[in-house]
Amino acid sequence: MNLDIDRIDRKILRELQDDGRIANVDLAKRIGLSPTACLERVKRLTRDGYILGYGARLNPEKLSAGLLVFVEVLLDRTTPEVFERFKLAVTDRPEVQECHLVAGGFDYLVKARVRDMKAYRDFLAGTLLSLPGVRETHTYAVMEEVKESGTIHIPP
Amino acid sequence: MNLDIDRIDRKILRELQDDGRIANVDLAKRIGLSPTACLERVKRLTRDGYILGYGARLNPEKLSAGLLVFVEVLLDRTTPEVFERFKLAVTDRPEVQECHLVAGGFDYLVKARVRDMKAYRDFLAGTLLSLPGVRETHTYAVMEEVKESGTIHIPP
DNA sequence: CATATGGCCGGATTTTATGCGGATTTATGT
DNA sequence: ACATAAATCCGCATAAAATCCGGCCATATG
Repeated sequence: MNLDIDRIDRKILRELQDDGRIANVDLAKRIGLSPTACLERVKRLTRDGYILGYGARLNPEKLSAGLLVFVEVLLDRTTPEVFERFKLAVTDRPEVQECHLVAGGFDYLVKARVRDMKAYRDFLAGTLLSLPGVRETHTYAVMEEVKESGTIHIPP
Repeated sequence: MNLDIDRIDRKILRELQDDGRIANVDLAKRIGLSPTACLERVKRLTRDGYILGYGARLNPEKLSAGLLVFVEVLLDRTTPEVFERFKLAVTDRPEVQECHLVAGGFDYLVKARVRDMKAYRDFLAGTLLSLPGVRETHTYAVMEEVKESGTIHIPP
């Protein structure tokens, strides 16, 4: 499956996932290659879709997004339009970080970051509950973020 | 609250969150500042803890992590050691991307990426269920990732 | 009013990215 | 096995970017 990339490629991906702004010279030094060869590999990994992009990791606490909540949403299984409508609404709400269609007891699992409980109430009432077809929601406020790596494990 | 950063700082943060590898020269051009002044601000934002780091966004599908699952975990409320043990175990399992202590019907919400259902069964039985004090788990496999931005909204 | 402070700019210097040619290895087909 | 093609590597040269430094201007401060 992913055997078109070798041990060196995986090392590059691990390094870049950990520090996306590392200079190519330093990256090359770490993995034991010349800068040219290293850059060549990074370009190939990008072209082949292994690397999707780069981003800064920001501090939610300092940016008025200190409250993390998960919301389970159950829809009325009436029309596909209800699902479509929900997806669209959730997509352009900036406080929604993730939204997944899941198999199991409910339909959608939403992960959102808001300023505080008041902001969450506004989000719940103003966005989620005002959508047509939303039958039921369960909210889980996060008390402690035990782990938030977001990294994908790359076997050696 | 966060009014020690101005409109320009927020613009910088937005840009860097979207493209963490943008050259400082280009970033400066976008926000309408000289490269020197721009770099100064980025350094300050980093020093003051707004920017925590940088990372490459990798493609899970191509890296043997195509199955995303959420697991609700309910613990026996016996000892703090049980909680501590659970946190430690979850922290060093590489397939676990996130783990949150939540308020509500269960204790921990775990987000993990694994190769496939077989890998998930191994993870569930070999890691989660073999921990002491785990009373109950509910698994939700993700069928469709509607949104996975991971970005924090920064108001203008 | 004089001075200090902070933020910005432009130019000089160091560091990095990138393009190119050639050598070596690996894969492929006969 | 052999020849050819493709991939990968390196070192060097050049273009581009990061970083340092001095000076300018605005705002605050005594």
